[in-house]
Amino acid sequence: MASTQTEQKSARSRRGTGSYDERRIKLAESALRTLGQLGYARTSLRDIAANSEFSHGVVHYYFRDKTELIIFCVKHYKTQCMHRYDSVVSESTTADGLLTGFADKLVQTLSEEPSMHRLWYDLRSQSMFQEALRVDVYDIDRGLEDMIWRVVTRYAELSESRPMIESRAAYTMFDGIFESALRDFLADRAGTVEWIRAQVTSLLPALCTPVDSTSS
Amino acid sequence: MASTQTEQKSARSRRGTGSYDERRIKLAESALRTLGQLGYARTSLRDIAANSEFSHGVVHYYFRDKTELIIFCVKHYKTQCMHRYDSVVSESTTADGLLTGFADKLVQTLSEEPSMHRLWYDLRSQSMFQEALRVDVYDIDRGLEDMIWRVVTRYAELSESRPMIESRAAYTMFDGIFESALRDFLADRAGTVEWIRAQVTSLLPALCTPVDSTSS
DNA sequence: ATTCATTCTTGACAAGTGTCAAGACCAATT
DNA sequence: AATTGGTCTTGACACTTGTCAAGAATGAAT
Repeated sequence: MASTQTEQKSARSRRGTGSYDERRIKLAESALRTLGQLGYARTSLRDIAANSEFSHGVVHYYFRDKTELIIFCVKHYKTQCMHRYDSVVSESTTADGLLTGFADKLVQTLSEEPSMHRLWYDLRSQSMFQEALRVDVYDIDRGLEDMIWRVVTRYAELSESRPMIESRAAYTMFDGIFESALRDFLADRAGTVEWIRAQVTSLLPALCTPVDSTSS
Repeated sequence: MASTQTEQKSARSRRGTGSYDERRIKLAESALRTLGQLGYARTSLRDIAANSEFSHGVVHYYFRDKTELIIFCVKHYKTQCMHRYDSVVSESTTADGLLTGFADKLVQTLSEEPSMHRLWYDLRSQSMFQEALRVDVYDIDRGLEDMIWRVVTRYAELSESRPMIESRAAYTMFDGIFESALRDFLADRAGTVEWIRAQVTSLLPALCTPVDSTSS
């Protein structure tokens, strides 16, 4: 039933602009903005609709229920966010360049989209209570871990060293720093940007140990 | 008005057992159990009352509103949890003893009270949206940071070394590892305990660098 | 035994929730 | 012009929520 629906509806677009899938995404992005401001628990379908161009009933036309909408939003966010550092990784030619580029991007991310990130942490916490969220949260978390690992391995490469720790541990460290800095940033505490920059700048080199050039 | 109330009511205890303050705590502990199972957002005052020996109306006798109850619960939890590692710190006589003692306690904490910890992370995430929670969450976070710092400095002392990083950074790292392990533990993923033990066992020594014995 | 303040229960209220059915709207097809 | 079927709005539903008022229950003080 769902597949038939999708096929038929995506064939034509009557109202507004764009196809069925495009409007699904439009609704999801509108929902993401609202979720980022109010948080997962305090956002109702009517809040979402009020901040969009639709009425509150339309949600059940595009999504089965609230949970499906949320999960769709999260997955959509994932695809946007997962490769944020790829350009930094590919364009850096020196270890120091990568280091400052990474730190800059982290700071930019922190200060430009804090609401999206607090929503992510909100959902990740909720996944500890709601089993329905666990799989998707886990997938995103692993995606972010891979993203960080690409940075770490590339830095090791450029600095002719080897990562001292495994992917998972490296991610939890940067993630912990970022989450802590995000709370400070949202609470308007001073020195947040300087702190996270200093932390990242010292952590990344510390995670890599020079390779023994005499061997092999 | 609140002070008068407290004075008078704590003077005598009619119903049940214990004073006014003791029953406040009893209600709060009951609330903590329920909150730990359902999460902050999905727990209603009726849920809390249902899992206690009281009726749902009694909450407004002991607390002004829901937020005051939550904050009281959190602070109560804080006092319980804040000095969990003190005995490990004071009783350890060698660096390795402290290391394994710390790791054991972390594992024990993780596996014995996972619900309390997911509640804490839940509230900390909520504090990014609700300003009313920020101060208390911040205080607890600093208390936990101090707790970790006591472990780190003591380890440095016993291993005749110096911490390489500052208190805040050390805390975010251990906290990140713990939170990640907690999600794995709650999702019944295998190897969680071994992972966190390995991480902690390697991280704590890595945070300390041998002191230069020739100087001073 | 009566009084009395404290403690607790009950029932109700208004507001807000997710969900859904009924139908209006509208563009393309006939 | 009439029909068709995807799109969207409206209004309602059953339910839950925090809050509070009214009063019952309780045990100490008189």
